Amino acid sequence: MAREQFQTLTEPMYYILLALTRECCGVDIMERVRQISGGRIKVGPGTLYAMLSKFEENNVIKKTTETGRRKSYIITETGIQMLKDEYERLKAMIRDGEDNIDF
Amino acid sequence: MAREQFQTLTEPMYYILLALTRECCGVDIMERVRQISGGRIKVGPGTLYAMLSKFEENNVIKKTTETGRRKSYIITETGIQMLKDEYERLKAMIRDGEDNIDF
DNA sequence: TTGACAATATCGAGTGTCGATATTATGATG
DNA sequence: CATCATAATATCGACACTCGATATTGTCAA
Repeated sequence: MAREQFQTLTEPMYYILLALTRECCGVDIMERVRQISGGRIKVGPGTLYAMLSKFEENNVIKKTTETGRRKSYIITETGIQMLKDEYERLKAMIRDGEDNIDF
Repeated sequence: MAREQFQTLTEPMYYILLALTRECCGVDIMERVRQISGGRIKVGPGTLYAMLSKFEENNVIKKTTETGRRKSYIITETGIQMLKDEYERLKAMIRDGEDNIDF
């Protein structure tokens, strides 16, 4: 399991996982997503915390430390594989686009 | 209007629009999406017809002919612009990925 | 004129998104 | 130590998309 769900990542999911290639807590992730995307993407708390739960359940990320209320996470091997798959999917979409329209 | 919605296209939306760079009716679109994606993507009728309505409402596509029950559509300039925007978004996601992980 | 088929349309359940708001733990201050 | 501001996480309801199963409807052949 864990790979049945999330066959295709949404944009917020993709950036959350990208942020978690370094250990981060929730608010750090929001900040890092903004940085990584050059300000293009902003993930709201509703999306973020819902996804953190779901990702942890599915071993896509794992909790590292929990000091007080602050919980930090990092991506797992499974999560990295998901990012790679997503990267390939994006490439495929671009290729299929280029084959059918002049961009 | 018409450009407030659909800032980011989903994978099915993207392929439906790509298919409609040629005049097509609904079932033709399903077939063409399969071809264009090399068999990777299959859009179901629920998704397809819901989207055709929404796209037509928003002038992203327009009806060309209606012979009997069969309705054909083609993408509009607005739709082409949306595809271009989506193409840029995909490129940005790929770039942001490459900057943060070794694919 | 009826029946098979082709094409479109609808439905309900599931999932993700979002901002607004609520909750809770911590540390500083008096 | 009490309490209060703040930081961080959690929850909520409304909305949008996806999907397959099923229903509807128009056309043509016999």
